[in-house]
Amino acid sequence: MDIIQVAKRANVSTATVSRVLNGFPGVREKTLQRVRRAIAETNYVPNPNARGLRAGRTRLFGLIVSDVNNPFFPELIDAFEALAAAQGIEVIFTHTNYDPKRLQSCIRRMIERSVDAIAVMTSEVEEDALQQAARAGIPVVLMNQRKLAGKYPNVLVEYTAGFRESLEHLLSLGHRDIGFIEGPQWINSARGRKDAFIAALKSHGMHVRDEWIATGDLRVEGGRKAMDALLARRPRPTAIVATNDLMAVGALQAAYASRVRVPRDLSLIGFDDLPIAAMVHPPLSTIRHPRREVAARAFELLSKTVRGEPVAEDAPLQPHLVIRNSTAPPPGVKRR
Amino acid sequence: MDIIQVAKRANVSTATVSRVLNGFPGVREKTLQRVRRAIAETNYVPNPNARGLRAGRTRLFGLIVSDVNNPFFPELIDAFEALAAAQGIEVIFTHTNYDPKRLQSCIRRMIERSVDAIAVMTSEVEEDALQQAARAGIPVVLMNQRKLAGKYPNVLVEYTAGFRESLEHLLSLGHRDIGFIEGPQWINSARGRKDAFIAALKSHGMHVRDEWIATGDLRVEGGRKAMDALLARRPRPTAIVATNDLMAVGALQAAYASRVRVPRDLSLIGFDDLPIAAMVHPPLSTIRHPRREVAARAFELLSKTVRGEPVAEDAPLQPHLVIRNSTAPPPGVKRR
DNA sequence: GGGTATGATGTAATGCTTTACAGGATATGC
DNA sequence: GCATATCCTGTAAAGCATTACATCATACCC
Repeated sequence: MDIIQVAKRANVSTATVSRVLNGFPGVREKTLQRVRRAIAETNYVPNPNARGLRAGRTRLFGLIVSDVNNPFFPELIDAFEALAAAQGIEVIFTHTNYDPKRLQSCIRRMIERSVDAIAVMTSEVEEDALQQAARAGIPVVLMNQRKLAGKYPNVLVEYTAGFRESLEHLLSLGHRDIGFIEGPQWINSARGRKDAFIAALKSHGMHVRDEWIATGDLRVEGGRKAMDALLARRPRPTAIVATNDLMAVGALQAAYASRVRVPRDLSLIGFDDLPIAAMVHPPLSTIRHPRREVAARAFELLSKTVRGEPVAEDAPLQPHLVIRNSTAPPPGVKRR
Repeated sequence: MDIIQVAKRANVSTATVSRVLNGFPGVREKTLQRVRRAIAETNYVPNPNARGLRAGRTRLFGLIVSDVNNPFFPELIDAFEALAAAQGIEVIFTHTNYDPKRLQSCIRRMIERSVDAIAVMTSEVEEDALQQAARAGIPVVLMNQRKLAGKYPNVLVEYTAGFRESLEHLLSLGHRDIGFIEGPQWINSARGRKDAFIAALKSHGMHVRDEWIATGDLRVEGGRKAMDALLARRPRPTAIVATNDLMAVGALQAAYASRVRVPRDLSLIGFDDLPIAAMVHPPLSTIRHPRREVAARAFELLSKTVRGEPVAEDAPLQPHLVIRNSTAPPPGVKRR
């Protein structure tokens, strides 16, 4: 009975109040003022349930990530949420804990809440789960799922650009012997990053030395072990690029434990620019993953789709190198 | 028109379907089965908007934290969310960015969404904002707001216990000269932690040496500066306890930069047990803040209140020391 | 077997907003 | 000044589940 009170106070019908509320055109200026004042005076707030019930739209977006505890995601969540808040949209979010199967239930929960749109910002997705959303007519956007690029809108990040920058940085310092810590190759993003690194090498006429590639589990511990493996190789690379910052941090620890000084004895570059990259010692040079921009694009895209506006395919986002203190000329080469 | 379809299929009225859905007693076993099957066969899911509209309850909880980007919070969010999910409750969450004034609008947004309950897990709160919720009849729970302990339910953490443990640990290693990195004293939690540290000292008959206390901003940078200040003091403490892990990490860096080796030359203990504490070198001994338990208690309390069950005041939670590698006997004292 | 207590189910009102459609007022054209 | 187009506003249905109350069936008692 509440829009009714406002209507009475403004001496109009509920329809007119609703029109004002939703910014529909065709309300006389004078009436508009009156209604606005009545709304303000009564502190009236439309009931979202009634709104959702009638209009089908809930002004609720879903956000699915892999893992809140992974320091990669908070910024993305933050950015997404801030944009939503600015438009009076609320976000409910869940995480799959890296299990693509859990995506199914995450999406079901969101459909049950009748969200208007879903951003699936996980590293892995299963198409089945997405089809649920498609059937329910809920727009979806993915992050870097090239496999599904044609079928679902996708925010792409071009890893190659970042690796090229870091490679050029290392080359300019004088490095020629560059190792790589890869992630498990059955993981989408890990494979993509390795491919990008190799492509960057090749574009500089360099080739891959298999013995300078070690595998880690994308976590700190994996980086540590991979680094131990690489440090045992002879000859040894003078610089190492890691698939992500967590492994780079692990690598740093392993180096420290082996009394290999970074950057004096060995240069190290991460990927992602997690907050931790700036906190370790030495602060880690790393490739910044543009996750705030990813969130912004994802939100923008969903937002437009919901409003029925056409969406254009955007050019992939470019990550960039952030130079800190973990890189220096190789041993024996003077700083220029 | 959807509960109607189910009702038709099961040859009952919508009222009966609703009863089954909500687990009300007084439905004959046979009917129950029939309705259940009809629900399953039609893949029926009640419309949450209609439910919320009619019943007032939305099965939506609000969670307000200070800052998603602060690594303290993800675990808390995670735990809260998991419990909610298990009960078919969705969580919308916002953050104040440490600005108590933003709490007002955060709570307003949640009221507008007619959440059933709100967990305010920020380090600072303004009572005005809470009153909004009270007026709207929405239960609220706070974290460690002793000022408001009588007025609003509160999940308390007893800092003293943690500091006592770390002090005893340091004493047993042979330390007698213990410094402290405090946070800004106008911040609730920082003041609470300092008071607790001092209380722990006193309970061991020790007193506070003001020149061994330095102030930081609770962030890494602040810890670095505070450590620089402490390292300049003569005599110098042989062990330092920091108000939080971020500052402890900064302190570690400052020590490293000054060629003071941790733990050989100086022992260091943090507070919170952020993920980063285990990642730095050396891994940081720290007092684990029981944030998963905080989330669980907060959820439990809200959940009970919503169901109308009486809630008992719980005993404060106790943080405990996690010993890693940043503590050792002071220089000149043999390890026992 | 008649009457009442108990249990199971149905009927219909209710919650609040949006929106298709209708209707009244005003402006425009001749 | 009359007809018509345009603009503004109102009426009422629809959206879906919950729930107070009514009704019907069954069980129980004497």
